[in-house]
Amino acid sequence: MRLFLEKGYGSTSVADVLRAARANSGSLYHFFPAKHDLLLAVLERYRSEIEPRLLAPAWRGVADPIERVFALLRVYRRLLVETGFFYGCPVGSLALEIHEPDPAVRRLLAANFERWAGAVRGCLREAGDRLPVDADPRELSLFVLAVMEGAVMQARTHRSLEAFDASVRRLRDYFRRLEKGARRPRLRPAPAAKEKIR
Amino acid sequence: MRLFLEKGYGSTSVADVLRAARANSGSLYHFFPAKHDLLLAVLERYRSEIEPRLLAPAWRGVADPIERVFALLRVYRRLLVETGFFYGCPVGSLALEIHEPDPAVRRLLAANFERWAGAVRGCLREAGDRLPVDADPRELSLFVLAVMEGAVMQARTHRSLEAFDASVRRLRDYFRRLEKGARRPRLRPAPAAKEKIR
DNA sequence: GTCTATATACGGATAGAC
DNA sequence: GTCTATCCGTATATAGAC
Repeated sequence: MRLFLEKGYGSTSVADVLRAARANSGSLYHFFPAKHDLLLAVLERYRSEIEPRLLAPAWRGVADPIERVFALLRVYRRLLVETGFFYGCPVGSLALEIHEPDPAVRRLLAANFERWAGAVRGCLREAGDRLPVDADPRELSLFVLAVMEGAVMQARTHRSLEAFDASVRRLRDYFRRLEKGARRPRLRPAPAAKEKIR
Repeated sequence: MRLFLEKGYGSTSVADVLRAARANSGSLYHFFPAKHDLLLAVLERYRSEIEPRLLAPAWRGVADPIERVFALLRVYRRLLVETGFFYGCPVGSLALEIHEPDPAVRRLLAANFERWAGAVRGCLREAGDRLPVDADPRELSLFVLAVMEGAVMQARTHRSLEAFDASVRRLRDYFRRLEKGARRPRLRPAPAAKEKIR
């Protein structure tokens, strides 16, 4: 997982994996008949770790569903900073690296995106009528994912947070405007949304 | 260029290039001492072609500056459809494929993003006070680029336009809300923006 | 500048003893 | 299941005649 994240799939040789895992050729090939199977296993694990290793820590102490969306984005920001813009979104990188139309790989990449966007969608549904009815949660969740991937891509390329922060700020602005335009659940003007986190 | 777009940099062998160009090893290496230099040349050409081969055709017959932003996105949509989700944004793909910290390559990738976002920024500036003053054109342009790249990534992965169209629709919604919130430049309500294209 | 032939290393994958 | 040794193709790059 670490090697594919750091160097990508194609540039990681099986020899690299053997060295990093301190395993021998025969052992590795006993469990993974081809390098390809290694990729499938990695993508499966990414998917299964979205919940416990990404969402759970990101949302610890963040109750507000819309804040959770931005707490998730903050994880990627921190990852970029902490690794000197070396790590980004592992799934996104692999998605653009793999050009072969291998159906099994594509399915797993799609499943990763689906789970990520599905989690965001859950937040948006939970936000209920703080968002206008025409702001379809499914559409919005795919939009949030697009912004995250594009923001990470730019950050890694420029080795700078500017584009990332700018994108998140504009997304935040969009959500603010959506909330303002939503039908009011209260009789009195809503109190300013809590935004202390961060 | 075509090979890097179709197969990526790493998976394209020099032999592939030789075959496609109907050239011989000696000839190619006479002009490009290493494969690496081929990548640099391709990235330079992408940058120089953004204006004449991407923006100019995209904006033919589209005068409204904000419509131009969406006309640009439509080019990527059409590219995805026409190639069966094979081609996306060549720069974005290379940006995520290349993990080496090669400064020359990174600079050129960044320059490509910069020119693209710069063009969008020009549109937004031209839109003047149809957008609110707090909608910084620089921030907005980086946001638009992020949305495009993330939308293309999802489209290619799912081999479907759903996420792409959803993202563009949400971006459109954002711009509508921005325009609504801007201070009105005219005394009478502005006539509906031209949107005949497409 | 272009041609053919080739150097040299490394890629994924396998053989077969233990 | 794990070990060492190795097969064989393909990779980038070069040599040297023309």
